[in-house]
Amino acid sequence: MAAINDATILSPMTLSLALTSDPGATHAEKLLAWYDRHHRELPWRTSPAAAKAGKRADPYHVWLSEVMLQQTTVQAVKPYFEKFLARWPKVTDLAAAPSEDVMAAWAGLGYYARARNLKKCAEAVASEHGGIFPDTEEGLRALPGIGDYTSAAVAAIAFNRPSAVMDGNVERVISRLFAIDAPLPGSKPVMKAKVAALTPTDRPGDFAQAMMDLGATICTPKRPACALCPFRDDCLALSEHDPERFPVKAAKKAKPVRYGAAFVAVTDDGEILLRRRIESGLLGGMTEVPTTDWTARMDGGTTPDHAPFAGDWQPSGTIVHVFTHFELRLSVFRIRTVAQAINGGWWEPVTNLEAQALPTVMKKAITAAIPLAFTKSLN
DNA sequence: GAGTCGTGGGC
DNA sequence: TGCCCAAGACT
Repeated sequence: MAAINDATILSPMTLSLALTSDPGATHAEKLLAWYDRHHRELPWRTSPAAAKAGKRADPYHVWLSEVMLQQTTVQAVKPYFEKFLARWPKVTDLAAAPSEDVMAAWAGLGYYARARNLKKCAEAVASEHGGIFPDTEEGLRALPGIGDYTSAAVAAIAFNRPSAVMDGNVERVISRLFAIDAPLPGSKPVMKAKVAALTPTDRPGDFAQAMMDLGATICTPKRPACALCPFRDDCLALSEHDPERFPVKAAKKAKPVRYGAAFVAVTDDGEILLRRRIESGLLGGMTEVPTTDWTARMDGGTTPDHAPFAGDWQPSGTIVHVFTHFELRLSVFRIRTVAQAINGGWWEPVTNLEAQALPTVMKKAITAAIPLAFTKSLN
């Protein structure tokens, strides 16, 4: 740094263009210069060069990606995003699709209320907005499944509105930059005001994506790469030599354990008994094998006494699945039977399980009883 | 404001 | 291994 500053042949203008740590530049200028060089390339994103030329990402693509990315990693989202876009190229296609198809396509991505609201939102855009997404934060915020973050993100990224976009990445960057000691989530309004003050009217969409890229690649939860950060000369947490101390968060509660049983019935024709869960609540609207209630105590619910029909149910092991707020231990039972009418259930060929809206916990239970259920060997 | 709501990966 | 975390929304 000293060697460059001492180089008299470089004019101040050249210096400001060459250095991301120009002390005279604003936070936004430093960050955008960094983003121009180090942005991630993602399927739903327009490059900063194209964005500067006036090209905007498709609002449908931005919205779809943002909903999928809620509490979900980029890596997990990529194949789902491509699959949805190939199958439903326009928001009106998604609006017209059967909800069972949408739920089945979402299976495995988690937080299934997102898929239910995704469908509702597509229908609202198609029927109430002529198939065109609202182009303001307020208009977007009124749609199902679009909250504070997503409305601001779509407004900024798709419509270049100067919205204050704050997700978990931005919270981490801001809390470190200003060394905010107050714990989340109570400190959110203070952080949001900081973001609003930093957000530029020029390139607000790139600024929002740059903040998130910075949090994802440099200002990481553990071992942040502060030497590479465009805010390294401004960061109060770094000046205190402990950036990992931020963001401060409220203590978490212990995760309780619940117990239950799952029943895998298969006919000689290779059909399995399935049910559809009620629309609301845990795994709402998704497909399942019959199970007991999931209770806090290990009691009668973990024996075949509560099977969907009487018979010679065989124990097939226990599977453990960890949800957000409890751990589930399911005793799995299997039986060979003849197809019979079951109230509220249906018999599905095991070879067609991949097309079902089966959440991961149900795939685990089925696999415990039928080890090859989800392999090509049965197809 | 505090609970509810999935899943897979990293360390 | 157990814990934390990931582009949060809804009630």
